[in-house]
Amino acid sequence: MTTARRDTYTPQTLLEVAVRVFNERGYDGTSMEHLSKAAGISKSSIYHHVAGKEELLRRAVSRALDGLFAVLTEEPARVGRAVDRLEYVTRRTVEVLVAELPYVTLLLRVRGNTDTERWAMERRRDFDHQVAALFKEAVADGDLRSDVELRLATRLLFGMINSIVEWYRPDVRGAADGVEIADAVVQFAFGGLRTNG
Amino acid sequence: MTTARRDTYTPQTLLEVAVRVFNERGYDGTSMEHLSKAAGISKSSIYHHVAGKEELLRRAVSRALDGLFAVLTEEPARVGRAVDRLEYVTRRTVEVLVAELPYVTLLLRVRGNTDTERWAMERRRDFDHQVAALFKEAVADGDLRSDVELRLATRLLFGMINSIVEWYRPDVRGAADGVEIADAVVQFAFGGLRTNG
DNA sequence: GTCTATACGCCGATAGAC
DNA sequence: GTCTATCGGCGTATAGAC
Repeated sequence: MTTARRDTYTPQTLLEVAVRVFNERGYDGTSMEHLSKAAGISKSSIYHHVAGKEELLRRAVSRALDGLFAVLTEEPARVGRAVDRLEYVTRRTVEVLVAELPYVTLLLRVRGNTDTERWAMERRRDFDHQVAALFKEAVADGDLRSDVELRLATRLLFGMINSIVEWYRPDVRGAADGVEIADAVVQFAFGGLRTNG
Repeated sequence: MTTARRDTYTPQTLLEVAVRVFNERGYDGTSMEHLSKAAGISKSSIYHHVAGKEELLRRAVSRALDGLFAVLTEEPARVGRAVDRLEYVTRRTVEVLVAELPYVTLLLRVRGNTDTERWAMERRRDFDHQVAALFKEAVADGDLRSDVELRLATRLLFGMINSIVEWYRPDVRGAADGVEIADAVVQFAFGGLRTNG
């Protein structure tokens, strides 16, 4: 758990340590003492950099949300056939998730016990709704099967994407990178598992 | 948060209350005081029924694990073509997840901070490995596409299934039941989202 | 920017009365 | 089977020296 400490910390470098511990132990399961040990400085020194534990959470989930929302503003997410835009957003969401793994992991695990957590959940729901709208358009275009109920399919797609944080570990030798994972997700989600379509 | 209290509690009826609160607040975010308020009895009365907070967790995740492992012993999970067995296990896993929703939800969220949590994670991994073996067989039979890497596809399938606990609420009017959700999962996973196979 | 020392409350758990 | 009262510890956070 203890880490070789740095000469000095900044809010950002401290955040990296904190997010790692939050993800290992859960936010509620992490005490300032845990963070102190992991950073190699005393509890009170942490308060020199941030106002408290909840500010670390807020900084972390903000970073995750900024990354996700940025995808929706990218050009291929805004123009073209809905099914293609959906496929693009699916792919890029996976890539952002992998690139910002610890931050997105934390975002996906907040339970709503504090104001910060409730705010994060609300922004996340907003993101989901925007992608769900895209999904609906693609079904209306006749490009996605309509025998699976719309909301259900949207949720299963997100469930598949979000579950990546539960097992993806970039440090494992030979691990796939974000683009490879994104390819697999798109093939699975849009093409299905079975051979011969 | 407070509930109309019962005349007397048993470990099982107390467990129902506790699991609900654990899922709302997270296990680490739930204090004995929270449980006491939710059950409508004092903290010390809880200790009359169970040894402590961790026993409640152990009882809950045990129930979830028993339900999941039972699927693997059912006849259609043991005989026949691997792809059909996999589809059956997929369907039944979803049904068990929905039938035992609060218990499975809790199981899927444990982080490994206590002995009980680590034990639960180990048994869950064992279940996953048994399904992964089935997946491998089906690919070897040529019934599942092999361009998506085996472990990756297994994880995405589980991710999709397990994500159901994040949104499924049986109390919502007109909500799908376990069989309908299972149908959708099987169609999505094996057939994909896109039209024309 | 970091430390030691400490405030003060909530934590899980227990004692013992009814 | 439930209660009130309480224990010892750990929680977040602060004061003030270096």
